[in-house]
Amino acid sequence: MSIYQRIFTDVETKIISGDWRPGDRIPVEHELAAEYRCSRMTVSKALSALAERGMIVRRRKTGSFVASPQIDRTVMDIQDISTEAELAGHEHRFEILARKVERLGEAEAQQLSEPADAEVLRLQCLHIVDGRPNAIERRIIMLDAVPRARDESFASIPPGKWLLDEVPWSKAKHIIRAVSADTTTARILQTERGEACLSLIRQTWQNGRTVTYVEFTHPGDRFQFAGTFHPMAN
Amino acid sequence: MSIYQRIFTDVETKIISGDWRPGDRIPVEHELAAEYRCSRMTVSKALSALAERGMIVRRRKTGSFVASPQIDRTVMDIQDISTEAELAGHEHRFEILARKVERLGEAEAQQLSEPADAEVLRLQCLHIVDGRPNAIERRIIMLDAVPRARDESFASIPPGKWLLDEVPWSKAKHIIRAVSADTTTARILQTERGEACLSLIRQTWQNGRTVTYVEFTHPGDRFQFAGTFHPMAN
DNA sequence: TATATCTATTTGTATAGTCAAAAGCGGAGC
DNA sequence: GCTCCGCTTTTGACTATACAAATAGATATA
Repeated sequence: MSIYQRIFTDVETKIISGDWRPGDRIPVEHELAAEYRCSRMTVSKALSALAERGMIVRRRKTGSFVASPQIDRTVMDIQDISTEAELAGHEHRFEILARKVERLGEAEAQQLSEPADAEVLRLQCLHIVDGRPNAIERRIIMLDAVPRARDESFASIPPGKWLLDEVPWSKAKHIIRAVSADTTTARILQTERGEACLSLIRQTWQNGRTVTYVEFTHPGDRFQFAGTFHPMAN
Repeated sequence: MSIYQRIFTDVETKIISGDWRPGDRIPVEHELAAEYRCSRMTVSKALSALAERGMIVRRRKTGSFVASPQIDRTVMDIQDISTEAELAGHEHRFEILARKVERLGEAEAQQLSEPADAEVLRLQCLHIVDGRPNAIERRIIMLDAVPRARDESFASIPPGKWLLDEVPWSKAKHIIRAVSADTTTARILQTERGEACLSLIRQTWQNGRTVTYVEFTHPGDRFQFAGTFHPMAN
């Protein structure tokens, strides 16, 4: 493994593991060069690559800092709903419909590849944009990965946003599907039973452990994902 | 603009414009270094960045080549269906349901931001995976951007694949929605009227001109988009 | 013929430096 | 107080060079 790659992955690991948090200053180039016994060019290459990936921000004279989690880097990088809603200039609020601490069932445990007796916080939450139901959020938070969730009521901060603060960087897997609204879903979303809904499932890991598993169900007539792509990205 | 950036964008432009096509060999580093009157390091940096973006492939001794259009770089980078199907080991075939040359209507022209009288090839196509209908493809190909489409029957090659050969690199905008199947759609997809369907709309440009606009409608119970993300990507 | 070896080419990584641009900081002068 | 000037730190871009690794193609050998 090259020095450049070692620096890259070391810094990346520190950020993803939460060791270095958004806003933290990371050592300046000559310090890392001394630490890794290499030239400044090599460090510079690693940090520039991290900057290009959006993990750090670099500023002359002041240094390099861990970036805030990326918003909207790709379409799939769908952020917490309230952030999205605010960005677009809409009024967003949410209601906690259910909140309980329990242990994972056998079927779910298998689905998440987590032990069956793992303690989790199960949340159900309704998001309302401009006065209309916009999404049901069904979420599982692994309490051994995020113990502080046990004492959080989520009365004033949506779970997605709260988790973004707690666990800013992570690895995620997404699935997008179209599903028909069942009776309960239709009632909550104030739509028809059988209405086409867009379902986004996201499982998030940190250090190989599941942090959270969430399914957003959006009424098909009120929501879509969109994005522009370009080979060059950015 | 730095030399590094100039090389990067110059090469990128040549690829996206179709000047250099997939498989083409691009000048070796010392040639570009001579052309741009810079050191090989600078060229190397630019080409490495392009390689990281997946636009070129670099091999020692043999040189650097324009890559094949990226498959599966992000979830949104959903490729031509037959390619996807083959990759997953499924049997794929397709039928052309309709094919006609006409001029864009007022409403559509506005939607595509193209002149209302533009000549287009309108296609409707059914994709069948493992014997079951998997998607309806409704496509518009701009004939002034891709004149050769006029003489192509698409009997043996699906339009998406054909376009990928014609116009390998492009800029694209995607929209994902959930929609209910209307009567026609349901009949073609052999599903129920009202069934939740996943709709993927993609508009593709090259050199600022629309190349194609396509909507894929998948039965919700037979299709999903999935992908893993990671701050580092790759 | 088949296989092993050599050679030339091209990319990959790294060094040790230079100069420049950005920007925070402190002090001089008003 | 405020503004301007210069100093310093840090990143950014670049050079010229070196050597290593991969490998296609030619050559030599069994």
